[in-house]
Amino acid sequence: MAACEMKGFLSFLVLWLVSREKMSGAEIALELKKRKGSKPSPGTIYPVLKYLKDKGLVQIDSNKRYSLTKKGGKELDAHIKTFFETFCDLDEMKECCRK
Amino acid sequence: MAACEMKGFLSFLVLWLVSREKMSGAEIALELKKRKGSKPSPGTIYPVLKYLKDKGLVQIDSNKRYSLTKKGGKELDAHIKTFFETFCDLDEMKECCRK
DNA sequence: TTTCCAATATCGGATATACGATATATGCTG
DNA sequence: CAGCATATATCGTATATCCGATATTGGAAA
Repeated sequence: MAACEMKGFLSFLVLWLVSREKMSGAEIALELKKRKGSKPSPGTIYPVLKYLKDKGLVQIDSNKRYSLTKKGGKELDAHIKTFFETFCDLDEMKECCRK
Repeated sequence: MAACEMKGFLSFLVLWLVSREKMSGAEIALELKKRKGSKPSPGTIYPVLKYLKDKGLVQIDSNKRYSLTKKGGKELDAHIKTFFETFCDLDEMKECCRK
């Protein structure tokens, strides 16, 4: 238990990425690889996209590119707010990182 | 599945809090309540502390106050690094939050 | 010392999250 | 069109994460 793998932010990250520009599933996976180092498997990324779509947070166009819906925008805003409240001392954390 | 509850950063946060000052389990729980809004239950916080202690990342003094070990410091540094790489555009995110 | 309350600890189980394997669709190239 | 590679999708499962309920401990106050 409690292996400190820092799971749990995939949906949040996907919402964030898609809010910035339309992206396909493959593009999202690539961007996540850039950031986290490991590329999420298809079995990881597509279920998340389906979940977000079913929940009405993202929409998919004819080219299979995902973008944020209005509802998704509100949800993302709320998540970002929580995120920055939870990590309210990011500056200090970043400072610590440079040592 | 994939309910976007943003779980998974509890161990990380605990390491971070404890790295700044010695804290008891109760104090840690209180600080988490301040940040996240909800107070983690005893069944949440103490197993995490035990796990971190068993793994040699934190130590506990005679007053049951936790602090970071040397090993824990290295682990925390690595996590912080990963964290900032994953969320490499925090400025933009924060900006978005203010709108 | 005894009582009481809060902090600490532990256990079982519920849910979230992610992955591997596999199947299907899509589009490109010959 | 046929063949192939890649993207997409789905299913079952493994693990991480967390919580509720329930002990247990430890210290303060009567």
